[in-house]
Amino acid sequence: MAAQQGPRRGKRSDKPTIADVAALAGVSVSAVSKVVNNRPGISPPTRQRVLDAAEKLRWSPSATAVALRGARTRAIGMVAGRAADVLAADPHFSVLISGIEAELAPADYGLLLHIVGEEPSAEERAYRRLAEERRVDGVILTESRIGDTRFELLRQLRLPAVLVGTPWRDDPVVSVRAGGEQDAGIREAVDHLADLGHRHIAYVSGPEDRVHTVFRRRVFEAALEERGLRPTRIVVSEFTADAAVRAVRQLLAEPQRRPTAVLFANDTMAVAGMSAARRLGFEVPRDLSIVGYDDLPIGELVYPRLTTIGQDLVQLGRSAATAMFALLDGSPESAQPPPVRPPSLIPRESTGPAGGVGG
Amino acid sequence: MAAQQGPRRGKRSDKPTIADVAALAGVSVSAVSKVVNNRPGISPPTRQRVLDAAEKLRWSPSATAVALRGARTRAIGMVAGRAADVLAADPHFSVLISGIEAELAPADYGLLLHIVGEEPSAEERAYRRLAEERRVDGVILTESRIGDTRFELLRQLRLPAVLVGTPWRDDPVVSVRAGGEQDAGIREAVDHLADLGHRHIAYVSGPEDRVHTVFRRRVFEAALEERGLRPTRIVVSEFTADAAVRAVRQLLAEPQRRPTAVLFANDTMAVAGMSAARRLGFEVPRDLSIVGYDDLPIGELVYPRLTTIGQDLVQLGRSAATAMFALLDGSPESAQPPPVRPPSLIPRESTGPAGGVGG
DNA sequence: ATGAAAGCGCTAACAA
DNA sequence: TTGTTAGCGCTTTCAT
Repeated sequence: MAAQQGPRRGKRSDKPTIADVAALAGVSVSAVSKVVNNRPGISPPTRQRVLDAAEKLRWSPSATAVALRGARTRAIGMVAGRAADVLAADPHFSVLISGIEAELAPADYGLLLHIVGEEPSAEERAYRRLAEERRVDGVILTESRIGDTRFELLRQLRLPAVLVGTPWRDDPVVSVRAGGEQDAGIREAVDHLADLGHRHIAYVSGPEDRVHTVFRRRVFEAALEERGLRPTRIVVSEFTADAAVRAVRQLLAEPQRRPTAVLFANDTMAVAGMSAARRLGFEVPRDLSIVGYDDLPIGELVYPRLTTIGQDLVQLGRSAATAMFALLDGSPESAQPPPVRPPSLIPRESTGPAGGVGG
Repeated sequence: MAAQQGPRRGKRSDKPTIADVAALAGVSVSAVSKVVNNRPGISPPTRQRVLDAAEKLRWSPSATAVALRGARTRAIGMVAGRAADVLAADPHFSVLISGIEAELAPADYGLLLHIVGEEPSAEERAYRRLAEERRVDGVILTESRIGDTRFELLRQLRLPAVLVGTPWRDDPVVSVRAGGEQDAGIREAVDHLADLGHRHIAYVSGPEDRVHTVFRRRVFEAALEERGLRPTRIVVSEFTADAAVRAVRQLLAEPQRRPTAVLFANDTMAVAGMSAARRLGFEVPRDLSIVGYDDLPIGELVYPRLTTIGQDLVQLGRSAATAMFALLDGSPESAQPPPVRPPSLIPRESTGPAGGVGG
């Protein structure tokens, strides 16, 4: 009742504010504030009246006002330093984001996405703005690079950061990654192939400026050597389908040193590689076995279904978000999250016994 | 100079504020504000001093403060009402987002993403919070539904909205869509198949609560009839790979009324359907021709490459962002953006002459 | 051309 | 237990 004379400037029916709620509930604004923030010192009846008033007015605290006041922004940032089309082609990001969102949404946090080009300067600018403009409480990063400068930048900017993946050297950053045997997946894949009789196994790696790229290649080499096999061909290229196609052409060109199995650095490349092989007249898995990495949905869509090394990207995303929350709560000790299930081989249809025409 | 006694509360080296810049430049805060907002009434020398000071302090206006003051949030919202994993499997969204970001980024706008579950209530809640908390200046929607309630909600919330796609009935909403012949793609596809001798063409549609789903099916039927063919089988299902597989099984089950070509409502289903057919022993395109819709990157990755109906999703995203800007600038007349190139057939390898074993 | 001051909606000291 | 009030960093009249 007793709506004050004219309801604030000009337009009526403007968004309600904390003052409106306070007025309707017949209490002070600080009482309302205490209620919505679960602060002590409010009697149950008062509390209820405030809640009712807020409900009736469909009011919830203005995120910007809260943020300005110094509290949380309730938003986490993510900067993708890749060309937009590359990103669209590789669902890796989407899956990760799904996981992150799964944690953010219930906490009523939003994900502020910035897709900037490949140039590092654009990336840096994006982080700077995120920090300077105080748009987010923290950022989640992926794909740490060798000699990564982002963490240093973020520390300067005092922007809490969580990395999905393995940090470079001892970059003092909170990171979430697969637990225990991070190399388990690749080892299993190599064992799987070796057990199937493959002796010529190739690995198509991605650009070696990434920490995980190098790590995976090394694990591959080590695993092969342990089985007494020599790493047959390592083709380093880019993370694109085209690169995968070129790599396969090259691998299959010379009959005498042709591999009977190929491991790819990710599923997109593996699928592209598989198609390329078939276009060249090789049957999969009869003439060539193919293994991917990531276990993206696409692997189950294609024919034959892609054998791949699965890492739980969704869970990785969730953990990253959880870690971020811990970090923001000022408990960096507990921020290092429990490890995620290690990557493991998911045998499907694209691998089979060695001994086709390519043998 | 003459930094005031202690530089504000506690910690020094806190983020600089407009006051710091003003002090360093030896002017008032309002002068600084005018400069950064390109307001008139500032002499060139003063202007320069302010710019220099801001530069030196690495200051840029706090987004939250600006937003609170009533100006722009510089963020656009997007709510995905789908299960996170579905979303990850269908890159449709990612591609669209690429396009949107391509426009937002240069304007220094961010994209605030919310992935909520399938339940409509969660979706509504997300929009409400976006509006009530004033987190974004507007939202971009996709996939208008028949009887869509979102636009009414958004109007209530006074949240500017732009739809990518065809609105339901005359939902008074700004929308971006393909120009001219929106049915061009499907007609071309039907012509293409008919010219190849196909007489039994099936269409695997998605859930018919979507506006575009129904539209596409109708165009398909009309196009077939114009060629004197009867729409052979319409299987309505969900937008998932599994559904596509089931549909294909069903279509290929009865030899006497088996189609020789199938059009799918999207590329993901088409790829899944193609695999299913091949698993059942049908060669593509020898025994069965397949056509997708969207022209997602996956279509070029698989073997055989997918013939599909391409719509420029990236451009659609860009246009949506552009339209949003116009809307926010208060020029709704100019908000309706120029139409995007109409969808058109992209013939690749998954279609061929009718007359395989299935004929 | 420039500056002082009043808020935007909220939280947290501090009073009562 | 409750209310008063001073800002958070910025924009914008309104004076000067």
